Amino acid sequence: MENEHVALGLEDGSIDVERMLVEPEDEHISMDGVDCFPERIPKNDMDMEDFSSSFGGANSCLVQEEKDVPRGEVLDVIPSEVQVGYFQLKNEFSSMGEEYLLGVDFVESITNLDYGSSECLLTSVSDCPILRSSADTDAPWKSDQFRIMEVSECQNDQLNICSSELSDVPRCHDLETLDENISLKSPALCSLENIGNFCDFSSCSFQEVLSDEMDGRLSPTGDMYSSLKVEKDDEIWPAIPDVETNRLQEEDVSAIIPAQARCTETLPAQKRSRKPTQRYIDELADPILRYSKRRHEVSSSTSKGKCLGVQDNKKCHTGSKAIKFSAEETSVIAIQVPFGSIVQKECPKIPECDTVRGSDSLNYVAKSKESHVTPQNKKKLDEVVATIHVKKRNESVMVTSQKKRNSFLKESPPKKRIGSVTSGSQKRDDPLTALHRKKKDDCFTSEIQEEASGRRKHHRLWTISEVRKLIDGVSQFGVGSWSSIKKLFFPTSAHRTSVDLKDKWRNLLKASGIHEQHKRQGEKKRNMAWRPLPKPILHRVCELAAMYPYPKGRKSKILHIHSDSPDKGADITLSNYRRILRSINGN
DNA sequence: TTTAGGG
DNA sequence: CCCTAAA
Repeated sequence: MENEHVALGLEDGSIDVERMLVEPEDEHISMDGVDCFPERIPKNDMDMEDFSSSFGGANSCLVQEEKDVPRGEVLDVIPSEVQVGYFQLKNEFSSMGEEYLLGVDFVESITNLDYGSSECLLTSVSDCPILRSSADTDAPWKSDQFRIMEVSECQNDQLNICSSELSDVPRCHDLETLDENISLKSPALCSLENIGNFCDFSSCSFQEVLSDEMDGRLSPTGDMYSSLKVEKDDEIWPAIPDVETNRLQEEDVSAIIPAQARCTETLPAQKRSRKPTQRYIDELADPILRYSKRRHEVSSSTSKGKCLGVQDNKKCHTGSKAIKFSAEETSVIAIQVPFGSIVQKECPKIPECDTVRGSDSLNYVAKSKESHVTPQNKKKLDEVVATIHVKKRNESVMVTSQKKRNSFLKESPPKKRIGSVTSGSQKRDDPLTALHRKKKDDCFTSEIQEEASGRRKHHRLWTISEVRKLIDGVSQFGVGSWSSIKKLFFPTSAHRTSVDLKDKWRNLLKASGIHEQHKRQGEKKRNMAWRPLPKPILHRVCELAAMYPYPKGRKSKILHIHSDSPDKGADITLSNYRRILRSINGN
């Protein structure tokens, strides 16, 4: 179990890196990684295969193809490829070593934090005899890695030279260059980097690292209670690759210290390339880690402690949200799809995850197109995720249900009303529009601005002018032709869809008391009391309602008007009567 | 895609 | 205002 997780994390990390190197232009690296994630066999030697293939300049396809190749064959293949492409791959080697080790780093951090097998992993990673002595008991894959590394080392001394040459300043330069390239070519990596807010590695001394490792060994069960430790672990992992690289030369504890020292030199590049991945891996493989990290973030940012309850959830959520927004919103676009999906995947287990995920998802959503979240989705999400009670629509966006997240991942849900309405309303501007605009158009600009923000449509009070326009539209087109009314009378209102018109008309009918009229006159008037609608409008509604019985039987006869008019005959003004006639004639 | 209707 | 079924 432990090894499986380890292998998964390692595998995924190495795959991403590998693909990135081979296909720098591919911006969907992480996505691919996630997609193939279940299909991949969590085999430990696969990492070496990837490494070897990349090392030899092989195509990334080899990762898939060589999946089942026996380890021995792989080992045989490695040296030849290495020798063939040695001169060309000098830089690649350093980079690949670097990137390849990222997977190891992931393993290290993950296991160290979660599964208590950190000793083994650390040993494999840092190759520290002291640590390894306590960890050699298990983790067969680890030994495999060692074997492979040794083979490559023995069969190609040039590698040692290369690594040693690169280990210092030149190497640092190479790494930085590589990092630059990666950053430029694959935004995904950048996003990964920026997603996680990591501590400054430069502030981490080797002593701290060692002490941390010791701590990890002392508490093998993984310290999920100490968020501080998590931070420290983050600091540790950048140093690993150097150790690994240098391990080729000497397997001695003394070698580690210089390696660590050099680590500080290569710090900038390493920090950039790794931190994101760390976060990514954390999200991917370790709910617990995220949990602890989150707690740390929340506590540190809000200084408010823990949020256990649902209601508290919201508070903390907002608190962390504010912080994270400022911190992360400036960052590069994240690898949105995998990140979101991964995050959500883990949530059911840990209630507090929701808080965490909420803030993250918020950023995620904010950065991504708004179209990703449709009203329908939002609502469903609210329903499905019972643990989170977020009333505000905007916030509910952040919560993605488990049901939906898969589809959320693959497709950008169709935007329904907002999009169509926006396009439809903004394009037309006919005489009628001008006429009505001249009439009394209020808060149009503000409305449009709000719409442009892409925020969810909130409840928007109907203004009197809007109601009048609606009535005019109904009088002209009759009841039911909401789309026509919308086009002609609300062309500039991005909100107020045809459905809205229909709903409003329905409400107007209720307000006008058309149906209650024959029931009880007193009730109608009582309702009228709290209705802000002007009397004339209500009258017009009544008239139109009489003219066009609500949904069905539209265009009822004039006879009805006359029959109904006696009831309120006194209220019908001449203009109204003319208007009614006009509408009738129009139809 | 629009409309009717329930929530 | 949202959602969905039906046309």
